[in-house]
Amino acid sequence: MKKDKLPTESYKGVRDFYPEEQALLAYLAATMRGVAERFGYVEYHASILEPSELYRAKGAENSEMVSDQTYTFVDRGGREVTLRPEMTPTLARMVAARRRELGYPLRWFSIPNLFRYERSQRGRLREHWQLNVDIFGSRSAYADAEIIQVAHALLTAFGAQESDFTIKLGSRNFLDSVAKELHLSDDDAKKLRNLLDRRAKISEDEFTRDINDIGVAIEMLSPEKVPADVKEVLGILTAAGITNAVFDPSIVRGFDYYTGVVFEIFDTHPDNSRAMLGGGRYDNLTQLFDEEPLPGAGFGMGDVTLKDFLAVRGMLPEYAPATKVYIAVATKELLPQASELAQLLRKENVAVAIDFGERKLGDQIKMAVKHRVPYVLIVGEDEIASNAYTVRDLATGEEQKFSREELASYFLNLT
RNA sequence: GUGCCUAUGGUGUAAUGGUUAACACUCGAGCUUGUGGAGCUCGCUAUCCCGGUUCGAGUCCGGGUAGGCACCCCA
Repeated sequence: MKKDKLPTESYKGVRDFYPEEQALLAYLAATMRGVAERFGYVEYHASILEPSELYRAKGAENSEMVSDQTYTFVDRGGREVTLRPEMTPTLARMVAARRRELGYPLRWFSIPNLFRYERSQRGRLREHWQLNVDIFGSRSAYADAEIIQVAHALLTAFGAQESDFTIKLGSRNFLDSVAKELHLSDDDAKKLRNLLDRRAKISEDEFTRDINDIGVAIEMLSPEKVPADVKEVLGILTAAGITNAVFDPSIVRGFDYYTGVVFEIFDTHPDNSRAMLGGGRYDNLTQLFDEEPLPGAGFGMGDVTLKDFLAVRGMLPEYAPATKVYIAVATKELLPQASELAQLLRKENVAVAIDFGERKLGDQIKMAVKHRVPYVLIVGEDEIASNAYTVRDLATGEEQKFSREELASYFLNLT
């Protein structure tokens, strides 16, 4: 890279989506949308810009997160603005704003891009896309279970088997009751959560020692003692035919707003043991905007971890452009006729690209191959004169002839 | 914020401190004036920056810069 040239790399920690990657992202989004809609969820959308106080207000300890780990700047009008680092506050804001007019249970989803300012590493970039699925206005355990069912159905829709992932459930409720029973300070309660969260990363000795320091007996957190709320949700999941869900006391989730059953889904592949998806119940998310708490539950799933999950299992689809036909012309002089033919096909909803005849026919076909367009339609003197156009299937090399009236239906009937 | 690793054509790699920095792919031209993936020929393009050691540095040292990974934190 020469120093005097403008570098072509993308900004640190963000990705360029070349057509292949964009097609993949579109596929992920389409599958997510399909599953969410099948469960009765409707899509919403919002700007990536939010006033910074939306994130500050969530709790004193998060103000550091806003200043250190978000893209925050002052706009020309002196307002402090943040590129959204997560969707939940935006969602809470939107729901709270129309709280009275919305019907419940409210089922919403969105696939936003989110930004965080921090050093990137494997699976964690500065911009990523994340499906958010949320249900508001119900305290039923069926709502908790439904959210998990959506997550389960999603992974299944991408081709995963139950043996590919494990759904681990925990309970904030249960943790809070332990803290209350032992009269733990808020600080210690938070420490306990943090410790549980890190349990898989530290040695058992270290865990035991630290948990004793806080004053919690390790037996209180046995996986055998399934809290009542978790048990109820597990029962519903089992009845729904989901067999890979278990209670795990170390599932706590990082954020303060969770209040009930929380869950994370883990890849069972030993090389990829990090959580790929998580969520849970939050019963007072809208309290910032409104006195009355509005119960809800939801989860988020990022595109990066999902891709890693699908990639190691060979479940990513092959790239195929939307373009179905590439029109090659024998000579430039035939462009008017070729162009007219392209228009005819487009009117019939066939995706057509046309070569402008600036190179040899062989090179035009090479270009179709390079762009992964499956069919070449050749326009030459003979074709026009006889109304029999050559269509070459680039996958098989076979050629067939069609009249201009037959072309559109031929392409449309291909699968 | 801390630590570790890396930096050579467009891409991926090679080069005991020693000639003109090599190879593959890509790209461009041609062999081939209406038929792709193969082959052959020719061509374009590189040692991140600044300094030091040395007769001599892509190679060793220092400092920058950039990137990756791990920790911290986790949305």
